[in-house]
Amino acid sequence: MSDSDALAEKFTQALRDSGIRITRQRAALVDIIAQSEDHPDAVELHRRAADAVPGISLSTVYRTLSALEEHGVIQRLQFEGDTARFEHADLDHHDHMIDVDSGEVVEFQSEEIEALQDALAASMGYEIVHHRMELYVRKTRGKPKS
Amino acid sequence: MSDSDALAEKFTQALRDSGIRITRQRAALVDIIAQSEDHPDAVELHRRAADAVPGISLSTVYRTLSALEEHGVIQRLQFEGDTARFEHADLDHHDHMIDVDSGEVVEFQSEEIEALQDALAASMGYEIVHHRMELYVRKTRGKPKS
DNA sequence: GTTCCTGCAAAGCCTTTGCAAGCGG
DNA sequence: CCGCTTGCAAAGGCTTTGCAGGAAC
Repeated sequence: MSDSDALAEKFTQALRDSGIRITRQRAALVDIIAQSEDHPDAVELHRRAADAVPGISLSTVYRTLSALEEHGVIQRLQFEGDTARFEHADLDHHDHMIDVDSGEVVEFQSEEIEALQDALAASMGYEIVHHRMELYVRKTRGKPKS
Repeated sequence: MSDSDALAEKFTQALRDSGIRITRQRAALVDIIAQSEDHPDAVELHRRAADAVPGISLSTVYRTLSALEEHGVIQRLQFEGDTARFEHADLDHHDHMIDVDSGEVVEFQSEEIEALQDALAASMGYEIVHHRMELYVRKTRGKPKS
């Protein structure tokens, strides 16, 4: 059993537990999302889902994505001038760097930054519900400082 | 001459210098944006502009906003599940906290965070072109740690 | 006078929704 | 079986665009 199978299983259980029906369409989408290592949009997910469930409609994809988001299975991403993209909600929070030349999306995390964000919000009388941080970047000419 | 007049003047000059025509519509929008302390969307700007230029069309507002953005006069903001909002591009960069209860938008800046972002990008072989950071927050129950 | 800009209306794009038939538990 | 889901088609909301008349320089 692969990691993504385990993940799909976990997601499915979470959905079942919250009382929503596991239809072929939803099962297929959960599988696809559990396997995805990229950040597909609704149309792309529809394309991928059509292999498992021929005839699946784009509306169903959208509706399922909303449901999955609501149940914490996926995260909706909204990069500049782009359609909504999705990624599964894995254990650890991360943010994104988008290569403005290639469109490539790289994930990163920084506990230091998160800590500063929390401190900053707290100093202004707020607590953070969630946040969004996107770095639009370009490859450096020279070699990366490794 | 108020600050916003000076700002409007500066913006207008920048536009003139880049060869675009200063029509009544554009002048009105530049003024309005220079005066704005909030983060209006296109419809709101249209509403405000209609006082100075009755009959101004929403298309013109959109077209002007695109032009202003292109010429660095304004910044386009895209908060979660909201239409595009705009603010004038003032001297210092800042980011936004959005109160999820009231919708209120608070600006903030943190050179510490920016420095960490730069360092992080650099360590991965990138340089930051621009970034976006939004903190979705809620007022703390107790008193803010001042 | 040119050329760019505007208003109008229509279209575009992504996403949501009403409805009747269909499937899941 | 009952009721949630689906597919289809249509609508929705925001934004962009084609076009012909009008304004800026």
